[in-house]
Amino acid sequence: MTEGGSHGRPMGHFGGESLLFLTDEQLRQGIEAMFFAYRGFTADPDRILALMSYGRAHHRAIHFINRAPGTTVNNMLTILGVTKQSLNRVLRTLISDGLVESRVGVTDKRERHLHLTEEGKKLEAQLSDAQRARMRAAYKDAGPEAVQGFKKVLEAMMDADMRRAYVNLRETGS
Amino acid sequence: MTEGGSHGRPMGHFGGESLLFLTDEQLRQGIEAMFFAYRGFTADPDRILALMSYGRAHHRAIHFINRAPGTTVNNMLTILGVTKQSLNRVLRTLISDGLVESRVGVTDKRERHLHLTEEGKKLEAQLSDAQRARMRAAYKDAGPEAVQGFKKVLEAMMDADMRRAYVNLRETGS
DNA sequence: CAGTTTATGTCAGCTATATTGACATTCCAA
DNA sequence: TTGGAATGTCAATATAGCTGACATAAACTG
Repeated sequence: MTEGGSHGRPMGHFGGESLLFLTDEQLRQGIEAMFFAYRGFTADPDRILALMSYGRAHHRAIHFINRAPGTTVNNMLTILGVTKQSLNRVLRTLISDGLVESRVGVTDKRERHLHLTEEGKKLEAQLSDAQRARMRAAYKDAGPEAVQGFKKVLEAMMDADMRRAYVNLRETGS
Repeated sequence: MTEGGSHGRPMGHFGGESLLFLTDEQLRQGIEAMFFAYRGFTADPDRILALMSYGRAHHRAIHFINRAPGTTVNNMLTILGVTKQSLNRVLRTLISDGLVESRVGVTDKRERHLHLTEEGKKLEAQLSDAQRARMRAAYKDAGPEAVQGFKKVLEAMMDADMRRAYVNLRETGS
């Protein structure tokens, strides 16, 4: 199977500090860790969303609208990496349910600027409280140094344009 | 919005070692990192799978059958967390495409033991090579200490039963 | 042996999320 | 002013999940 469980042999020293554990087995563990952890990561919001027959797509939209109020549909498409048709269906339900408000652009009337309504903010808080609680617990369990490593690896794992979006959000909130 | 970008205030000292960065802003960054990184994580296999009109469900099945050859359908259901109807649809196509073999159990004839065929192993290798390459690059970028932290946080983020499945796979390969 | 439980598979129907294609509106620049 | 680019919407379709109901066969239990 290309691997076989363990080549067994660490890939050598660099600097002096520590080994690089790059056996196929180590890498596979990382892959499985991502898989199982992502399930946990989405589990709590999923439960809340199911109650109101929304899905993850709604959560993602709500999250990023909250994160960057006034963002345009096009912006969202870049960040979420879906087609505008997909996003539109989600936005339509959120708007008609009164969670999101779409304002026609002032300088450019083609654009729609998205905002959460009060009710939308309420749901956002509920969802992100749940997700933050798990993240907080995991951070606490793992310890502060682990958190630095966690973010470092995740950031290195992103596609270049997603990393740009991520860093940009982190810095400017848009 | 419950948060607001930054409460600004770290949540205090514990022990003496280091601070716990548990502002809502720090937690939100972790959440977004998971989101963007997971996209990268699945991007390469997704491209390969699309060529043969398979999806992630097929990838997951192939991964875990390779990981634990001879596993039963029930085992897979537990690990993958889907319904048997969902899994069955995937297995049916993989079997009829000649990538997976289903053998009736010896001691318990109700069970079906799943194995990859040679062709199945070939696809598995192709998929996991792509995924491992990204993981390897991310590990190398982030450095060995970061990798430890990465795994630690991910493990802490899993649901208890998924953590059991993860550790079990790691130790026994079943 | 009879009845129950377990493991698996299948059919039907529903939902969420994604896709492509067609189209409408608005803006901007030649 | 006209044509192309940007933005957003609507329609139809596909995939992959889900629940529920049911069938089969084997294993277990009394």
